[in-house]
Parts: sequence; C-alpha cells; structure tokens
Amino acid sequence: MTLERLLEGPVVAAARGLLGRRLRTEIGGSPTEVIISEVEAYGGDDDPASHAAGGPTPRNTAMYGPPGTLYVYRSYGIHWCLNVVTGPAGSASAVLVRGGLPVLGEAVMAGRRGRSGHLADGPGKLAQALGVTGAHDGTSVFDGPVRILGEASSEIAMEAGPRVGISRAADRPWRFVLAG
DNA sequence: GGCAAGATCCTCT
DNA sequence: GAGGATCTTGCCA
Repeated sequence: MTLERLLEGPVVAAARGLLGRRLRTEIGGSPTEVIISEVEAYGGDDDPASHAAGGPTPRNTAMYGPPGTLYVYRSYGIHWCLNVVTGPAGSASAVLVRGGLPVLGEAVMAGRRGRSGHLADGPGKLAQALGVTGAHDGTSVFDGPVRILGEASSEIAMEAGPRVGISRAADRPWRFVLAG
C-alpha cells in the first residue's frame, strides 16, 4: 500500500497506517525526523469533535483539500498542532499527529524546545520541535517542507483508545499509539 | 464589537 | 496532582 493510497482511504485506516512511519521536516536548513508514535483520527461533518463539524471556516480550509494536505492550527493561543488531511477532497477528515520519537536532528529539536527530553511527546511539542507553524498550513506532505516518508513499517504493535483533550464524542476509540 | 471555549504545556506544591 | 498562562476562532448581539 503506497502512502498516496493510504491517505485516500478511510481516516481511521489512514491513522493506523501513519503510525510508525517517519515524519521529516527540513525547515531553516536543519533536517529533523521523528517516528510517528501517537495519532488521532478526526472525521468530517459527522464527527462532532472535528474542526470541520460546523462546515467550512477560514481556519479549517486546509481540511477540505486533497489527501496529503497539511492542516496546522493554533491551540489555546499558544501551541501549533499538526494534522494530515485524508480521504477524498471535500471529506474534511484528518489525522492529528500527537507525538513522535526523535530519530534525526535531536539537538536541533532540543534547541527549538529550549530543553532536552520530552521533545515531541505531545501535539504542541511535536510541532515546535519540528519547526512546524501556521506558515506550513496547506502544504503537501508529498513534496513540501514537511513530508511523510513512504516506507511502510510492517507488523507494528499498536493500541487503540479514546481520544484525548476533547469534550464531544470523546468516546470514539480513534486514538492509536505504538505499543510499549 | 464583545464574549466564551478550546484536539495544550509548564511550573509549582 | 493541580492550576495558571495565553490568544485565536467562531458565534451572537
């Protein structure tokens, strides 16, 4: 299964497929890379917890783009959160990347974060460590500054659970983490 | 034009 | 383990 085909499919399948893949950025001349270790799936209008639940708005325009579009939004006025749009264009479903394991450019990430350790174990931390901001909203993960490498990691162990940090439809088991 | 809520992180106790 | 920081977005008057 290629990355393109994966992202064109149902959002839950895409979320599972993204787990364990590599997320690479090359921003400010410093390459950084993490293995995606935690994701959450968000549907379109039929998902009350999704930003697209109320229809298109200036902020969530990127969610209505083609699969592989990057959707970056500001959370709590402080942090950036990084999503990958999935499904056919117009479905407005996306996968939130909640965490990753640093594999390249660890020193760069520590510099951006202003501390060592806990570099990318949360949505806001991940975006900050990788240097992702609203400037990258709407770019493509196939040929933009923020890319997902196509190599599939086969046979990985994962666990599913309820989504975190939301108040509506929080019971859907659409959160996936690498086991261990 | 004003208000309330939010897919979070950090510090202190 | 609990609470504060901090500001953008979207809704309503």
